[in-house]
Amino acid sequence: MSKKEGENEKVSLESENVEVEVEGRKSEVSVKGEEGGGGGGGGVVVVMDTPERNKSQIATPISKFEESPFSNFLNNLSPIKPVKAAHFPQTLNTLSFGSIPSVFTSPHVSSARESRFLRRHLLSDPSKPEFASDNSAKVDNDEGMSDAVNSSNEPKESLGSQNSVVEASNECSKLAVERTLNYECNDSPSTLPTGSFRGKSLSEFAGSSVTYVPLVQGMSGKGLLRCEVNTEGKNELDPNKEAPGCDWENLICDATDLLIFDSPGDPEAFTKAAGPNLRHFGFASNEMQNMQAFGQASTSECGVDGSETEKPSTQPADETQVNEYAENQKMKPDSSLTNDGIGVGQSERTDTEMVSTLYRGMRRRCLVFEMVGSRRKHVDEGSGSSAVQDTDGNLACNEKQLVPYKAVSESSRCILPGIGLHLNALAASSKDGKVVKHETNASGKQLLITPGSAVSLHPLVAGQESMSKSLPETSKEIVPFENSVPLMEDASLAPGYVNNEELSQTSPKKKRRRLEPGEGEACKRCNCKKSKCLKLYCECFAAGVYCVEPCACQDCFNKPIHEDTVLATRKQIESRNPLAFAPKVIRNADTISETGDDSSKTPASARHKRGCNCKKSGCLKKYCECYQGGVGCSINCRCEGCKNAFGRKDGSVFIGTDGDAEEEETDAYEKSTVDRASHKNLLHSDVELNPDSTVPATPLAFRRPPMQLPFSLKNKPPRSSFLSIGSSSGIFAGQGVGRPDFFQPQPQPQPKFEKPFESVKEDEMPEILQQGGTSSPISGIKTASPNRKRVSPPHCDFANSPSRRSSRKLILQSIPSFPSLTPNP
DNA sequence: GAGTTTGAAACT
DNA sequence: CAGTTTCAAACTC
Repeated sequence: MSKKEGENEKVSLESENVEVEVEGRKSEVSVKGEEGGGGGGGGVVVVMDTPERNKSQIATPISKFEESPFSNFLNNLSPIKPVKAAHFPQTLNTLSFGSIPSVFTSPHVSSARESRFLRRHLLSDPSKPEFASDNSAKVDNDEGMSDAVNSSNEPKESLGSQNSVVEASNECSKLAVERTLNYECNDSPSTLPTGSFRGKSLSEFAGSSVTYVPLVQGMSGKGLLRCEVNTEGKNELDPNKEAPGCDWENLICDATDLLIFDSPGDPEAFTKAAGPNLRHFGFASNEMQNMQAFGQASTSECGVDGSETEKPSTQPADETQVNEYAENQKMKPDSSLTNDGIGVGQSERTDTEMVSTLYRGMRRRCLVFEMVGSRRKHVDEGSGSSAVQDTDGNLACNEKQLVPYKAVSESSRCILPGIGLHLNALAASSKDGKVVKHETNASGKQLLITPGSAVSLHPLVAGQESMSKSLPETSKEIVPFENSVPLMEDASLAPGYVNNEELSQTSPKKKRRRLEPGEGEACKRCNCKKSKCLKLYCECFAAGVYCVEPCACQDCFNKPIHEDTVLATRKQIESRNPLAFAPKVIRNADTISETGDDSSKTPASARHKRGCNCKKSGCLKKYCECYQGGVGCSINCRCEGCKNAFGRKDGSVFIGTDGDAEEEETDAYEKSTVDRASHKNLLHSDVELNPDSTVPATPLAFRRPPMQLPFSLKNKPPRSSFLSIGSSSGIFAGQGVGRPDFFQPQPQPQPKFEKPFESVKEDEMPEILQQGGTSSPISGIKTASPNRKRVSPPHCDFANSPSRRSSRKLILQSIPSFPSLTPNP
């Protein structure tokens, strides 16, 4: 487009638009399949259009958000209120946001808050990342600005810049909008900027020299844009802004939150300020609702800000770069669309840009994703930079810059996104600043390293990261994790979305190998051809894991690069069926654990949440989800001729654990029995672990606490499915997840994972179910809709839902996050 | 590896 | 809510 030619701002705007569009495409693709329709047009107008488009698209999601109890919850949480909304509405809101914006009066504050919410939502509720992104984006920008101010030098200026960005000139607003959009798409607007800033700052600080800047800019075109915006915006905006002071504070706070979530970005700042805290944040963010983390997060934000503040200096250069960046961005989308390997064709710039863009998207939501993505990019692209970075962590000059930035951003991202628990860990690692050195690794490694603070998390993170990092470099960090295989597994499980890719890619072999041994399933890969891996048809997607190399999928969008899309799609699906990503099988153990009584009851058998619908398979083949999950059929099942070895619908529940198996126990059953023993052990261990893990997990779960874990276990535990410990499932996840690996590896027969668990032993289905109802969210679900496939519990708020609490102690732990959230504000 | 079967997921 | 279509895994050859 005219991006380059236009003014820097314009250019930046356009570039942003482009990105946005791209993102929009992504999101659209995932969600609606629509496309942003290139932002083409030149100038601001075009930008405006794009935002609108986004709005329309986003709007619905937002509305959903608002509608969703969860969103309400979030809104309630945020202390700040739409004071400023009015402004935004005019500029941004009208354009970008339909419902939500309106809610938030004050652009800054609102944005900030929104961003929080959004992010949180994103984390927690992948659904509607777009909204969040818009708002968040704004916020992020603001935050980024504010942050920069706070942390570093020129709070005022930064503030002004922020304000300027938001309110300021149309351009600014547009930019903000775009940014937001971008963010939405990317999720980590702030991160990007931060990344860019970081790069700058880092380069500067490090003395890496200005030269890096360009690269950095290239890396984070947005960041550049932001810088520009900031500079300009500052002048204009400051005055314009409504109440910078008040807002600022709010914003700052928000920003901090945002930052945390969005862009942990500066490793340095982060590490400095939040360092450990960040981790928490990350978790919190991940959890979505862990407001607790927020407090800490604020600190991190400062750090971030500092990084951002630095940016301005570099801005000038950035502009030129920006233009390139815009171009690159354009390219990016395509590349991103094409998927991982995409970037390759382009020059380093593109790669870097790609990465930056990707990071943006990824950062906020899932650090892990970002990490992975970056790594992937690097690797995939094979571009010198990437390759170099990956291998050594050392980068070519350019690469270095990028890498560090990226790494930082990534690390930060990871943290923020919280979504990917891994990220959290990463964040911690970021503290070290090591991140800078190791891009991909750094993030991952660092995270791993951080152990201390995020210990609980570590496991989860570690797992993924370790995998990803497994890189030689990280060896130190990784090693430990690896050593603690279980942990890793857990880690993998934890995140709502695990980076299969990372694992597989980065150190795919290690984990996978481990996993694989257990099962092919564990690391399953999908073969999707038409679903783009954005539907539940896709096992990876259903498991909340990114598709990895092994996947034979086509047109896969279930990759970190398309994080936004993935999240958006997830949200949509969740909106339809809150339990869509929840574990399909409810474990007895879980229930049991909860009730406490249960323990005695124990092992109730696990049951399939919705029950199967088999007609021809007799529930004796993997076609049957119950059978596949190693659980007996239950009342919920509508199967015909049920012969489920694990328990018949009839009531023959197969009770039994061990021998029970009753009749049909097919080979699988036997296997399962064997597994059971192992599972039991595992379970127990898990249980123990869980508590600890749970905390971390929660964050992971953030999205859906629901539980993917369990599920993931089944389906893809191997991959590392996230354990999502999250929330309620956390426990499950913990158990299942952690174990999953074990299980998975185990004999095939076992149904994906659960069976082994003990469900078999304990299958006492009915009881279990009952208990389960109490215990696990799922149970609740079951109760809700016994037979129906989709039972949607009241809401997505699994975490909030009492069921969780009831479900498991662990869950409770995870839950806290939510509570905290409320209070936070 | 290709083709068929199966049932969940998605759509109407 | 029910019926149909789509989809990808599971299974078979």
